[in-house]
Amino acid sequence: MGITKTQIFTEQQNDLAQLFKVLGHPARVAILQYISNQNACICNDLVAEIGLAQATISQHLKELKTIGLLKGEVEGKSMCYCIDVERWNSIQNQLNSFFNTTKSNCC
Amino acid sequence: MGITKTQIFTEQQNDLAQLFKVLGHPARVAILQYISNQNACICNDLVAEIGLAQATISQHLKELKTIGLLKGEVEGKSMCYCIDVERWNSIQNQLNSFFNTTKSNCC
DNA sequence: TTTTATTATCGTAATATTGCGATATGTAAA
DNA sequence: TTTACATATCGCAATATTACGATAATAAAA
Repeated sequence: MGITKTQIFTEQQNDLAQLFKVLGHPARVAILQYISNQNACICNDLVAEIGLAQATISQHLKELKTIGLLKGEVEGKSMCYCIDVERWNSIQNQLNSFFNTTKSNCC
Repeated sequence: MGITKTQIFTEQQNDLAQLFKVLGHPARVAILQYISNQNACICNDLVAEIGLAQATISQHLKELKTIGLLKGEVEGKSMCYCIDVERWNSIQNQLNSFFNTTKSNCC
């Protein structure tokens, strides 16, 4: 085993978990924070800034792209990776909706 | 390799990623939602409700406990797992603070 | 066109996670 | 104390993730 049984959960649960999962790595948190501080980004900067190999950074960037958090544009020789602010806000709303709905006054 | 290099990130980044990570599994999302709907909980109910083995549910509950989201009390023969609302709110604030801080007006 | 610089992808090793059966532990009832 | 039930832990197999070197792909500059 070892495979997550996605088929027994709702699409909403799988989606939400996927968002959390992508954000659940310190390198990806750091990447988002760094891009945010720069108001723009080139991958090579990240390699210098964060202490991971270029291939690794590229892999993390790819995962952030899969949930639409980052969009990349070619800018000359390099890439300009940016936060998709609309998607960012939409994800924040989705998480808050989960937090607000799932709250109990318990035993 | 394969080990996350936590030592190259800040404590804040590691903490935040850890929270996201624990929430990043559909079973744990489902558990939280179910407990919330019941306003109380007994693990055995979860085994019936969610389609995972008792050992697996127990493991997921343990992870939710490690970040303080759940607290469990012995109740007769069984356990009463509940959401720690204070911790819940504190985590929600932490995540929102990340989302609000890390936002850019990009290229 | 060749060179140089930047990012993406491939392949692989190390480690982590998921899931479960078996079994241990704890608790209440008989 | 024995029995029955609920939950936790152990050990393992399957799969996923993380990280990186090597190399491919892309694009500007020489």
